[in-house]
Amino acid sequence: MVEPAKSSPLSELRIALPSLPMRLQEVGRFVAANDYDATTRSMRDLAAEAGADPAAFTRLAKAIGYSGWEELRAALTEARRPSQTAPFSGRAKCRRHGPNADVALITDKLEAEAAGLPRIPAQPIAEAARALHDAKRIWIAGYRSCRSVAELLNYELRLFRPEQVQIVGASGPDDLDLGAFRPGEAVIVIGFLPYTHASVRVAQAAYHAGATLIAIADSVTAPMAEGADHVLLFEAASSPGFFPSLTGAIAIAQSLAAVTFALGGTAAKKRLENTEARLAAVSTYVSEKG
Amino acid sequence: MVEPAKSSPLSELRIALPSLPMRLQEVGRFVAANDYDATTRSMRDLAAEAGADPAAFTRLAKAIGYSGWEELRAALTEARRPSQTAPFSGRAKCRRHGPNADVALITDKLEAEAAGLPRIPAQPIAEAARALHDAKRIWIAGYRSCRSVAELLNYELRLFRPEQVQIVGASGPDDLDLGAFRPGEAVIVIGFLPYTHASVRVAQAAYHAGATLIAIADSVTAPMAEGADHVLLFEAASSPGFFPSLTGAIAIAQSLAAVTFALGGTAAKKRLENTEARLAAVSTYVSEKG
DNA sequence: AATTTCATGCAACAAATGTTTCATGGTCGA
DNA sequence: TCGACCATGAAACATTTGTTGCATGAAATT
Repeated sequence: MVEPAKSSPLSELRIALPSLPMRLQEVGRFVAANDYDATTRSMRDLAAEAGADPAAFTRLAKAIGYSGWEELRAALTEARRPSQTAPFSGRAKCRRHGPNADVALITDKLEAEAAGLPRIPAQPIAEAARALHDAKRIWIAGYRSCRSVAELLNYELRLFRPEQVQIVGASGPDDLDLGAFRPGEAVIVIGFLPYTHASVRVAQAAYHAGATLIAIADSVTAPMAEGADHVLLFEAASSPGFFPSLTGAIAIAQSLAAVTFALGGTAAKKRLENTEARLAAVSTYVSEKG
Repeated sequence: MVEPAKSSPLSELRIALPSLPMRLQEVGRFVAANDYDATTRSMRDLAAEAGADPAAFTRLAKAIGYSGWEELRAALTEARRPSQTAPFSGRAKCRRHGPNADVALITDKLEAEAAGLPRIPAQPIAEAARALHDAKRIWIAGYRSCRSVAELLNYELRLFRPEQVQIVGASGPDDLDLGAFRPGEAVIVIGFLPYTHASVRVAQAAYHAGATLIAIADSVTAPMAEGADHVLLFEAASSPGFFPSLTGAIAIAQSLAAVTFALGGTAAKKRLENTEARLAAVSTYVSEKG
C-alpha cells in the first residue's frame, strides 16, 4: 500500500474518496465542500444539513485512517488555523550580502508596505471620521515612534479645526490633559507593539471620562483598543527591517483627516482657506516662482 | 449616547471589556487574542488553557449581551466564516455621492498611495544611507506636515546613534543650529510643495557650511534640493484628498533608517540593544502578558 | 461596624455530543 | 436459491458539553 503524502486531511479525504461506499462518498464530498462548517458545527448538525446519518461521519473518519470524527475534525481545525506568522515575511530574504543588498532591502520594504496599504479596512475609518466630525474637541496621543503620526494628524486636523484639536501633553504633563477629557469629545490614541504605558493610560482615561475613543493600532487586542469605540488597524510588522512600519498608520491618519474634512463641508473649506491665507500673509511658503 | 455600530462580536467584546470585572476581563482578552480557538475548541478546554473557570466564559458572554457562551461562539464563528463575499471591498465606486462615498474615497486614497510606493527609486536611498553612515553628526529638518517625517527619522536614528542625531531647532531657534553645521556632517531636509522658507534656509545653510545635504522632496526642482548631494523623491500629490500624501516620505525615512542601521553592523545593533534595555528598565512598555 | 452587593470558584445539572451496537435490506458469489 | 457480506439507518450508550445554583469572600455602602 502506497502512503500518499499526508499533506492535509482534506487531500487525504479527496484521495480516498473514490474507493468509498456511496453514502460515505456523499458525506465526504459534503465535508470537503463545507470544511469550515465541519470544524465549527456539530456532527449531528452537519448530518442534518447533508441529509445523512450522523454515524456516517464517524465511519468516514475511520475509513480514511482516523480514530473517529473527533480526530478528523481536530486535524481539519489545525489545517485551517490561520498562520500566526505574518503572511508575507515568509520570504526571509536573508541575502544580507552582495553588492546590492541595501537596494534589495529597500525594494522589499517598499513593496511590502505597498501591499499592506490596500488591506487597511476603509469602513472603520469612515465611521471614525464621522465621530471626529461630531466631536466638540479632539485629543491626539502617540508616543515614541507613533508621536510622528500623532503630530501629522494634529497638523492636518488643525488646518480646518484649529481651536478644537490638540495633542495630549502638548502644553504640560499628560496628566493635566487626562483630566480634561469630557463626554462628547474624541480621543485618538496611536500605538503598536510594544505598547507604551503612556498610551494605555490615555486610552483608559478617555474611556473613563466617557469620551469617544479612537484607537489606531496593529491589533484588536492592543491594550489601548480595549473599550475603544473605533479601532483602525494597520500592519506594523508587514515589512522587513529592524523597526515596525508606520506607513499604514500614516495612511490611516491622512485618510481620517481627509474624510473628516470632507464631512466638514463648506465650513471646513472656509476655515482651511483662512488658515492658508494667514500662512501666506506671514509668507511662510516660498512663492511659486516661474 | 451614540450607538457605535455593532459590526462584529469581537468589537462588542472590546468595547465592553473595560467595564467588566477583572476575571471576566482576563477571559475576554483571552478570547479576543485566541478567537480561532474560541470558535473551534470547547469551553472547558479554553478555560484550562486560560487558567480560568469554565463558568467565566458563560458569564462573559452574558455580560456583553448574549444568551450564553454558545451564542457568542456562534457569532464569532459567523464572523470568521471565510466565504463571506467581500464585506465592503465590493468596490462599488459610486463615488462622490451616496452612502459609501467616504469609503470609496479612502479606498482610492490607499490604493493610490500603495501604487506610489514601489515607484520610489531605491538606489538614491541606499547612497544617502551610506552618507548618513559616514556622517559624524546628523541634522534633520522638516516643517509643517513634514515635521512628522523629521521626527520619525530622528527617533529611529537616535535608537542606535543617540548622540549624533538631532532635529534642527529642537533646542532653540533654528538659527542657532544653522550656524553649527560643519563639513562631515549630514543635514536632512524634508519638504514638498508649497515649500516653507524655513526648510529652504536650512538647506542653504547646510550647503554653504559644506555639510552633506540630503533632500527628501517631491521634485528635483524643489528649492531645498538645489545643491543637495542626495535627492530622494516621492509622490506627494499622487493621492486624492485635500492634502498631499506623506506615506512616500515616511517610507523613505524608514528605509533610510533601516539601511543606515544595517550599515552600522554589530556596533549599531549593540547600541540599539542598549537603548531598548534602557527603555525596558524604566518600564516604558507594557509587558507582554501571559 | 454592620450590611448589602457583587465577583468568583466549585459542583451538580440537563442537554447535546461522538460513538457503538443492533437490526434491516441489499448485493454478490456459490 | 441460499448464505455470507457489507452498507446503512435508528436507537442506546457513555462522555462531554454549556449552564446554573450555591457557598465563600471581598469590596462598597449605609
